[in-house]
Amino acid sequence: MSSTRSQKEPLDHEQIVEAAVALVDRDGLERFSMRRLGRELGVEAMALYHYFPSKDALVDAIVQAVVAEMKRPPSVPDWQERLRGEFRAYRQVAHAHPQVFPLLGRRPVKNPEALLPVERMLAILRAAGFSPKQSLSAFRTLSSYAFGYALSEIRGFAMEPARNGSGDSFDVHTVDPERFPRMREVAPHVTACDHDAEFMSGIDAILAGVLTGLKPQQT
Amino acid sequence: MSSTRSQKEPLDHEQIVEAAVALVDRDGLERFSMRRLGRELGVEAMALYHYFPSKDALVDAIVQAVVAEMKRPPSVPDWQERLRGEFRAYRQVAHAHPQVFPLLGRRPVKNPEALLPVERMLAILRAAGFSPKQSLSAFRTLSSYAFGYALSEIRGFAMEPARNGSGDSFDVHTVDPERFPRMREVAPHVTACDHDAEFMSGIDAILAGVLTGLKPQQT
DNA sequence: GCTGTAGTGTTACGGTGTAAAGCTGTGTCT
DNA sequence: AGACACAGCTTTACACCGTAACACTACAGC
Repeated sequence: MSSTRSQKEPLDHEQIVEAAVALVDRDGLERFSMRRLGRELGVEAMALYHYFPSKDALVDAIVQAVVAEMKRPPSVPDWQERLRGEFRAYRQVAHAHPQVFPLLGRRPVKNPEALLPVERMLAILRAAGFSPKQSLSAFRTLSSYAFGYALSEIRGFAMEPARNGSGDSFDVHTVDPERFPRMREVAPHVTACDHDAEFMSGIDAILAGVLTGLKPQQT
Repeated sequence: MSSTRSQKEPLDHEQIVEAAVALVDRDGLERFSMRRLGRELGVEAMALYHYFPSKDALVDAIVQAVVAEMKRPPSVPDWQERLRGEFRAYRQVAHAHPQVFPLLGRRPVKNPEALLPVERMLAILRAAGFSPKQSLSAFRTLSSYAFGYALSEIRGFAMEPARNGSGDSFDVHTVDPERFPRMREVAPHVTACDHDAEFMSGIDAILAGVLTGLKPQQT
């Protein structure tokens, strides 16, 4: 676990970020602190300030590292399938690092490297016949959805039972049927839900909707 | 500002939460602490523990209060317009309390009151002819989008200039056009964007897409 | 009067980020 | 060889944090 670092080998940025990601993945963001990370690396907290000017900068680096993990999906001929691949990869990042992913909602991405997937998605949409303006709009709609869906999975969707076993929590199955008849009605489908499939058909639906909203277009 | 509370009138939950929301709205969640909230109320931090068992509970109450602010939109005849109204109201919450809203991504909603909008949306979809399962799926798709869009607005969309004037930030207009040709192409549309309109047409597109994915249906 | 309790204050503990300064070894320059 | 610089890390210190434990005050009901 907490490795007292082998003597005399100095740290470096990559090593620190790697350990930081692992620590956040393991213990959560709330428990992440400079002193704990230092302990993990066999070093005092202040040593880290030799490599990062502040905790904030280090957290930014964590986010960058996780975003950079997003795989480049294989380049299949069908553009819609290529787009699906991008969003599949995006959602996989959320699953790989559920403790880090919500930070994307608070840290604007400043590293151009992290925007390569954006460039790819725009290119796919442009090649499919969308205008620049339409591409941007479609991209924002799709990525808002993907971001929101992935976050909701991590936190738990509305009406889903809390994953941490806290007893005081809400349960669709026991809610007052007089006041919430529709929620009771959908309750069985809440728990039995294939999120993989639902996510992708959401992408498909949005794509279909965006396409019908356009001037007639060759696809 | 920081009112030394008029003597002898005890606090109560509502008063504390109100001040807490105001404080977070003003200074941000990071700067929110029990001691600061106490100061704001003319009281020592520990006094607050008479009303809330922990800071966590208080933050939960903040979230509940903000969610409860979501207005019930007017009940127009057209169901699609009614649904639009709900999501308009949802997004307005994000704009009213941008510092609180991101917490929705971390705190599962446990209060049934806060799920009234969910019940309403499900009812609208059911009345429009969706099956329970379809309603749930459509609801999740739409609300993931709305959540993600609102969050992205708060944080700043990809490629948008950072709102805090930090100089080290990324700018689409100066990015390498060799590596990011598509981003350069859409750059003018990034800054000139009516988010109100884009958000609503996203809702419309998703709704259209969801409808085409269904069996032929009377609407 | 006495007692209890609701509301608040005080003190204290272990944690946090980080500024400032000190130490220690490995160079490089003269 | 000696002087110096600097990288890498530790030590110390400060102000702040959440909150447990306890002390106080004022009013309620008897």
